[in-house]
Amino acid sequence: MLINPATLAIVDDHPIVLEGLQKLLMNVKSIQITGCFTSGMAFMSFLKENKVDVLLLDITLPDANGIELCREIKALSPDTHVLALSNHSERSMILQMIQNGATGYLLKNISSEELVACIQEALSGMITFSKGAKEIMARPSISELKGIPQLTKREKEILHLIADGKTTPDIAQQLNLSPLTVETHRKNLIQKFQVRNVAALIKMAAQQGLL
Amino acid sequence: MLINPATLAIVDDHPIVLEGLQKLLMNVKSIQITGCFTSGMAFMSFLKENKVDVLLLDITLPDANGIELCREIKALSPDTHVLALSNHSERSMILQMIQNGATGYLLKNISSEELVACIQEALSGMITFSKGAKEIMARPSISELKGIPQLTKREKEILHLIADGKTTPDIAQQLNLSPLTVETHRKNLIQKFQVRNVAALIKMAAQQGLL
DNA sequence: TTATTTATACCTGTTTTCAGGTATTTTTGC
DNA sequence: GCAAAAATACCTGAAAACAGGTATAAATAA
Repeated sequence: MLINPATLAIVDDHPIVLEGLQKLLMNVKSIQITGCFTSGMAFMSFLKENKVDVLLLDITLPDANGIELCREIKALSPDTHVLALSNHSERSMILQMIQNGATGYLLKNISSEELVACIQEALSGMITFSKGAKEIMARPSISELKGIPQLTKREKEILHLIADGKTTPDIAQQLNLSPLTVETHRKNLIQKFQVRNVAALIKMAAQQGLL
Repeated sequence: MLINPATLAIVDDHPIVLEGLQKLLMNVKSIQITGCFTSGMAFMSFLKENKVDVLLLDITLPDANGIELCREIKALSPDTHVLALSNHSERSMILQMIQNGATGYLLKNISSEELVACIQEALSGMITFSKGAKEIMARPSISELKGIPQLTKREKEILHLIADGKTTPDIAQQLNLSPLTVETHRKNLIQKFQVRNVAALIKMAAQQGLL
């Protein structure tokens, strides 16, 4: 028997979902629902005054994008565990949420028992996924992994320096090379990735985990 | 009783670890160890000829970086579940491995029961983490989340277009703006992120999940 | 050993970016 | 309604990037 039940809040723009979740969690002794909100802004105001242990966050909201909202929440209250609750089943979306501080990702087809289990796991300080989310995470799309150009050692080196904001003259000096050589490598990188300029180059490289 | 035990391979440059893991998994009926390797290259050759259901991959190898190796493995054999096995306990490292196709991440202090459980979970098509890894994943460093500049709607829009490889004239035309205006926004972006040029800008933005 | 890849270096001219400003008009928040 | 923030637009000159090549030495793989 817990003396202090964990505080839980819900953000979802569909009042029906809000109702349903409330009913579902009402009987769980270890959890106390302290707030339900239909907008990100409303919740943020609440969070400034109140402690929230777990937040169930629908990531498709009218007033804000869930990824950014999650980051703001964690920046304001690092101890609040944010569980994304969503229909989005793209792997990249789940990864982005985690990268932005979410403690877990739950697909909306989750069962009530699983929901409670995931909340408990989050409260115990662990990342958690619903079964469906776990399956999605285990299946990276082949296209994500393939189509990644083979880079030479030098090219990788230079790619990193470019990503750090170094200019061609900078890099040439640092590696004791002719600026013209660095230019050639840069050109080859742009060609290998089939992009127009460094901006797109760095985006691709970053998305493919090369940086 | 399974008719076809799952095939498992191990890559680790420390022979002692290799021995230990073998002994540990030898008695598990549902798993058959089909190969142990001390280099990434050796395993890749093996993988070209043999089916491997699960791979325990040490990500610090002499001949290759584990992140890239993982991607190559998944590109060659998408059905092989790669479980990273490592002492690295940085959240960003775990995220990178997952992004590059790993089915899970296990810290080397894992218990034998947990190891078997994680292998089983991977075999059933789900992402899996050791307890320690789950805890790390649940604790995003505050610095990761904070220090992210507040961008206006227009700035976000232009940031995305830059990341897509569009030049200032391109963007101006697309948004029906003066190129000079776009230049101003670009300048503000660079200033807000405190970087020198777009390359570094895009890297930061990508790392912070803004793209 | 030979063929291929990698790394090196050069050239020219154009386009784009960046640094350093200033300034006006809309929105938006209080 | 007013102040602040956001979006718009302009200017100049220097630096860097990009497109389009060519070419040679060194390392590596077959």
